[in-house]
Amino acid sequence: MDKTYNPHELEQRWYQRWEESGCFRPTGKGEPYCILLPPPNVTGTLHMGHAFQHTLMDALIRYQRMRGRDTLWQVGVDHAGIATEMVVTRQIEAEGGKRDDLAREDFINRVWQWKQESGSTITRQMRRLGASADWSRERFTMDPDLSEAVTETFVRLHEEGLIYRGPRLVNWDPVLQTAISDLEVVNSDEQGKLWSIRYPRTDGRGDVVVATTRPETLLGDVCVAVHPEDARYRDLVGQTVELPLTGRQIPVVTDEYVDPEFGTGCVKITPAHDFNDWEVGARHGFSPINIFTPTAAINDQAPARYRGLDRFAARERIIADLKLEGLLIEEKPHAMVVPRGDRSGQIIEPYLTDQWFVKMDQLGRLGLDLVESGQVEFVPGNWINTYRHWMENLQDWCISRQLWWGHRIPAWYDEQGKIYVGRSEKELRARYGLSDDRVLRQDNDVLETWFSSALWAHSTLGWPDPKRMASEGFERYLPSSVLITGFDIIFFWVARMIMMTGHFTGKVPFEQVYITGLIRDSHGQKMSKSKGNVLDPIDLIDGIELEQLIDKRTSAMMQPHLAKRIEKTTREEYPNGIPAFGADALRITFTALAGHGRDIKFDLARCEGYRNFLNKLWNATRFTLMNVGQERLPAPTDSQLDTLSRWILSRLSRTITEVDQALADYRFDLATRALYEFVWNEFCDWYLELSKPALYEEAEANDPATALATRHTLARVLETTLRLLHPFVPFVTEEIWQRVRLPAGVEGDSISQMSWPLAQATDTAAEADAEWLKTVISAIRSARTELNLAPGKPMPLLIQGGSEQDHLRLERFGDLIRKLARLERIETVASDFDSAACATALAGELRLLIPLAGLVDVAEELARLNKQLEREQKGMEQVDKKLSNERFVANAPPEVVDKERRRLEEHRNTVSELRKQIQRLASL
RNA sequence: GGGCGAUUAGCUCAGUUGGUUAGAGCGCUGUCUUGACAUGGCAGAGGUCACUAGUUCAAAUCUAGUAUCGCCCACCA
Repeated sequence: MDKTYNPHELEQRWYQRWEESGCFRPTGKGEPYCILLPPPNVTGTLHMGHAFQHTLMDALIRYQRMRGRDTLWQVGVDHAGIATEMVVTRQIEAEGGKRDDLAREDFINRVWQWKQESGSTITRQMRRLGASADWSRERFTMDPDLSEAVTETFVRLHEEGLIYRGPRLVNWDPVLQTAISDLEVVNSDEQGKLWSIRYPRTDGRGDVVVATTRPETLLGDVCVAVHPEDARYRDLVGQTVELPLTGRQIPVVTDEYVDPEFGTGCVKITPAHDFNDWEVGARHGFSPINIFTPTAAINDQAPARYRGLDRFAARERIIADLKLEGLLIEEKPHAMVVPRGDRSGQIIEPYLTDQWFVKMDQLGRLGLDLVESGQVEFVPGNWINTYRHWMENLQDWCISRQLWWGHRIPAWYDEQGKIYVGRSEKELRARYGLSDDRVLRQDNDVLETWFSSALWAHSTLGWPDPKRMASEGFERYLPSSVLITGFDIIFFWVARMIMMTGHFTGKVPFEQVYITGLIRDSHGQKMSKSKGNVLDPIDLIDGIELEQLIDKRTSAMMQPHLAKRIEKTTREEYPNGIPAFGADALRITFTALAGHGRDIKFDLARCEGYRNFLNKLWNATRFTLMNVGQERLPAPTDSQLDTLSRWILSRLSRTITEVDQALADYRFDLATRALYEFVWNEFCDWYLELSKPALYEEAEANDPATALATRHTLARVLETTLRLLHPFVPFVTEEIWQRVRLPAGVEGDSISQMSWPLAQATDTAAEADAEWLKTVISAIRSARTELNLAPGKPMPLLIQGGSEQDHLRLERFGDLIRKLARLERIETVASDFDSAACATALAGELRLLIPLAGLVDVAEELARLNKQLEREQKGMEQVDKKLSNERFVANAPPEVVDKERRRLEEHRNTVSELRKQIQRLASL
């Protein structure tokens, strides 16, 4: 084995072998365990959030597979309507073409072609990370069978009256020219302006003043509203005012919606371009006046002077005209909320169009019930509040998009505009008796992407086709066990899956939802291209040179002027680029950081620390192999095991229990920590060191049984530990395990197919012995360092006092203490021995004396002892205070009081010992 | 405006139902190339647990309030 752990080569080697062996497929035996991958966008590349979530999913899948569960990790990719259409459109434009020059069918062919070439980036990257998914069952949301599920869903919902089409005000993206759902609108706080405009009264008795942030919409005003109780405007109600620039007269109405405190208390009402105004207009029976074209230019409803101007130009001209007519009273800065499309970043217009909607009242109630009743459980539990709040305030879901790429809506129109919905044109002609000479035209729109991903849980298991459902294991794998995802798609996806799977199958899609935090940079900033702080998980695995990293971060920027600053900070933060940590180090860093309910600041130093940990494991293996050889060792019986071996096996068992518990609670951080501490602080720091003396030649000659037991235990503990670590760091554990399995006496082809270790009974006697030994050795080492005694210099140790058990232990472990604390010899001295010329360390009642023989100055030793004394006294006082409180003694449980009493006793002893020694020393 | 969360060592975080002297990693200090590992060993320094009041024999932990910082949701022109 190499002296240093080198992830690159070994990681390349193992994935392919695993995948080819088919060991990631469900076995069909044992209790099913299933995880659904939230299908990433086909346009996507693996980002830190994916890598994090995939690591958690893979750790669970591998863990449960080892425990004998029948695991299915259902993976797949989403067709991502808008995102994909944008990518391919950009590609066409880069070639000098235009999307609109292509026929719909040709464009769709281009998309499929693009998918063929570039659509598998992310699944390739998942393999690099070690994701043990069943790729033979990988699905794409536009696959024929999933598309069939989509059509079936649409048709059935329509038949049930849960889907309808109608003219409604929707969120319209004038650049992409499609409707989007409420969820796809992000409200951004921006600095705008508020204009006050005068509307003259037609009766000539002055005018009213309205305030608006969108003066161009005035062209579509239908009335002015005031609050019914507003005394100022009582004489105005029922009158009309003149709408500037239009020559129209509009009435004044009263409506509760108006806040008399805001502005002048008069509101212009534009039902076609504002969601509130729509409601107000409807209450008062006004028809909305739409003034925009689909690209948000002024249409023919407006006076000729403004027609054809886009929304921003129209605003400027209207302001100018109002000024000219003396109707503009005031213009002032105004903080406002601007709706923008989450994909395009463009300002969204409320716009009146015909769209398809899913009714949400019934489905929403179902979705809420399934969670409230505990059939779906959120982890951490408080996410239920977020979910509940949203489910209780659901709006109907706008599912149609004016795009080409996606599932085309299964609705056809005849020449009269009558709508027919059906699974296909053929089915529908048969059903409605429409002869072939009747012309039917299919709806041009497609369904939004989330409509198909909402079906992911059951459509990937063959629904609605009974034959496929049987062969794919619909009954067996639904509901899935746990969904691991970020809070950002609780509404987009989690809620909709619960509703759809619940409605169509009567089952829940998953039993638990584990909501992860967001991966941020080491300063807590969200990672984003414009901030230039994005880390690519693949770069952490493979490493990247500084110049390449800068290039990556500053190329293809939306705002090129930021490039310079990004380059500067990148140079400062990564002067040597990023080293190759390997997939395993990245994975275990993620699991170590995965606490509950908190965002994660990703710090490269952590990743480096875990890379070092794997190096430690690697070298512990080298040590083990050097000492146990390559041959299968005979297993000692329990009675042949030495104390230290029993100790480390006991600690190992405790570690197994801890990891099991942590994973049951989704505490990946605690599981990782338990393993880290066991491997480093117990196995490497102590067991390996303590095993060395037993393996020395002369020791082996004296005590061959212990040497053999030690060898076997080394191999056994290491092999078991590798299995415990495997779900977290699959590659390196496989590599090492292949070398360790033989001496450990284990049969199997791959660690990924081995069973999960079971915790054995613990051995508290052995644990107590080992703790005693560690305390004694540490006390001697500490004294030696504090006295500046050369670590290599052999010195004698004198033992004074101590219990019978101390002396029994000294007898048993004397050699070990001598070797590990680098002592020349250990000698017991009588209780009246004058220890004045010695440094003292205490281990319980046992006094450990190091003869100074003029080596150290007395003042230094005095200072050291005084420091200890101070610490002890402080502790003693605290305990004493507690115990002298009558109410504590009376009220606290007896075992707690006893414990405190014992502590007090110990403190007293130590304090008196220290005092004595200080006195002796001072008298010198 | 409503909701959720955070505040513990220089930095990043643990701290399970209240009960040893509040822990770890990174960083820092000293020291050691001892036959697994310098991506290391050994030893150490470092904290009024944001603040205030309360409950309790006992509070980092429970309650109320205050402050600061995040995030989500919401129709104020």
